[in-house]
Amino acid sequence: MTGRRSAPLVGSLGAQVRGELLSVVRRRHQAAPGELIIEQGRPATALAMIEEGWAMRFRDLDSGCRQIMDFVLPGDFCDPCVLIAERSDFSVAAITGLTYSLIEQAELLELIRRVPHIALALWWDEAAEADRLRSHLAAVGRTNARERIAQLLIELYFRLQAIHQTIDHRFAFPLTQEMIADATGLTAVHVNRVLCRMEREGLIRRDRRALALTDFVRLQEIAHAPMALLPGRLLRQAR
Amino acid sequence: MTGRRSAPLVGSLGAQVRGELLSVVRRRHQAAPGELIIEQGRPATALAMIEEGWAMRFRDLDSGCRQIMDFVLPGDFCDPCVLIAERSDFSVAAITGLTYSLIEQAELLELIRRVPHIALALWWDEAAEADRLRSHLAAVGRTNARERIAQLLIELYFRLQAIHQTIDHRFAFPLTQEMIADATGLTAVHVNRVLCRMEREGLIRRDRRALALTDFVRLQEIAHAPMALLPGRLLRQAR
DNA sequence: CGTCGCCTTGAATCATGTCAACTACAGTGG
DNA sequence: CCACTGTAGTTGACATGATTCAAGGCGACG
Repeated sequence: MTGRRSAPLVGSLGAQVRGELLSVVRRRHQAAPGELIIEQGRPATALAMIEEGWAMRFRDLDSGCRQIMDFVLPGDFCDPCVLIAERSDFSVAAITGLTYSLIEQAELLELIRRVPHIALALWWDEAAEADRLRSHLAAVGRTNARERIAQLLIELYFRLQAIHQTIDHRFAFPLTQEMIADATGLTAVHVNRVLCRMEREGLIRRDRRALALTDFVRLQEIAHAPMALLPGRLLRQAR
Repeated sequence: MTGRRSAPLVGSLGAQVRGELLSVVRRRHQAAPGELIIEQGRPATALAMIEEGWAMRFRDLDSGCRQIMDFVLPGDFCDPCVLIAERSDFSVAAITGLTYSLIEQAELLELIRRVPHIALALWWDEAAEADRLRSHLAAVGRTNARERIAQLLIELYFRLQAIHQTIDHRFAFPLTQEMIADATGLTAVHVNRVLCRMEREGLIRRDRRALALTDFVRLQEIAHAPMALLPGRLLRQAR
C-alpha cells in the first residue's frame, strides 16, 4: 500500500499503457471510409485501437434505421469489452480512412499477465464509454435538437483537443449531416436546418470538411455543458 | 489454460461471486422510497448491491428535468465502476423500500486480492450496463413512444424473470408514469395515453401496483425485441 | 459532361408536448 | 369517523418541434 489511505488505488496510465500495447502489435491495419471494423453479433476476437482517423460505434435496428452510439477517435479502443463480451452488440465502421492496430485475445491475455495494469486500462475505457453513453442518452432523451447538436460538437471539440487535433476552436470534421442525425436521434433535414441557423447566428463556421466553433462560450451555454467533459474527468489516475 | 483454444477466458460467476461478496458484508442497509443511495458528483467510496427492492440510476439536468438511465434490481450493483471512477456521474435513488449492502473500497480490494474473479464480475456488470445503455439509447433515439414503452416493459420482464420475480407474465410494478416518462424521454401525460391505449388493446393489464403483459407476443413484436435480452446474452461465462 | 452523394429549402403533416381541469385514492390529524 | 391534503392517474383542447415529401443546387470524380 502506498501509505496514504486515500491514495488512488487503481487507474489508467493512459498514454503509457497505450505504448505498451502498441509494442506488441505486429502490423497496422487500414480501412477505407465506410468499411466495417467490427460487426454486430460477430464473436469478439481481437482488441482494436484506432491510431488515425475517425470511426463510429452504432447499431442497426430492424426498422432499417441506425443509432450511432458514439464516435471513436485516435487513441480510443473500438471494443474495450473484448475480454468480457462473447460477441459484439454493436458495429464499428470507418468514417475517414483509418489506421488501426489489432491485438489478438491470446496475445492480450499474455500481455496482461506481464502488465496487469492493461486490464485496468481497458476497464477504464469501458467506464469512460459508459459515461459518454449516459450523457448521450440524457441529451437525446431530454433536450431539443439545438442543444443536442451543440453538445455533440462540444464533446468532439474536447476530445479532439485532448489529442491535439484542434487549432483554436477549429478542427477537421468528417461527419455528414446524416451521421449527426443518426447520433442525435434526428433527421438529416432537421440537422441541416439547425446547423444553418447556428451558422447564421455566428456560433459555428463550416468550410471544406472543417468546423470552427466561432462562439464557443455561447455554444457551451446552449449545450448546458457543465464543465470540461470526459477526458480524465471522473477517472482515478494512477500517480 | 483449459486446452480448448476458444475456451472462455474470463467471465462472471454470477451468483457465486455475489455470495462471496455478501460473505464480507457486516450489515445490511435500508432505504425508504425516494432516498438517495448514491449522489451525482460525490466521491465514490463503496460498492452498493441491491438485495431487495427497486432503485433507479439517473442524472439531473440543469434544465430541471431528469433522465433515468436504467433501473437497478435485486442482485445488481449500483456502481460497478466504483474502483474506476473518482466520483459518480449519476445518482441512484430508491424506488421502493430497499435493502442493500455496502462494501467499502479497502475491503473490496482486499477481497479482490484473495479472489481476483470478483474484479471481473464488476467489469462484467459494467459491460452489461453499457449494453443496456446502448439498447436504451437506440430506443430513445430511433423509436416512437409505443415501441419504447413496450421495450421497457419487456426488458423489465426478462430481468425480473431471471431473478424469479414474475408469475406467468405478471410482476409487481412500482414505477410511476412519471418515472417511465423520465426513462423513455417522454412526458408523463403521453406515457399515460400510450399505457391506456395498450390496456384497451389487451396488451397489458394494470392493477394494484402490478403489471401483467397479457399479450406478450404482440408486445414483443411492437418492441422489436430481437430475442431474449440481457441476462447473460453477450457475456462469456466461466465454466 | 453526366452521375452521385451531400447539402439546402419550402410546404404540409404528425407525434409529442403543454396547459389545465378533474378523479381517485391513501395518509394524516382532528 | 370525517375533513383535509397530496400524489398519481386521466382526459381534452391546443401548440409546436420535428418529420416527411419533394425539388433543386453544388461540388467531386470518372
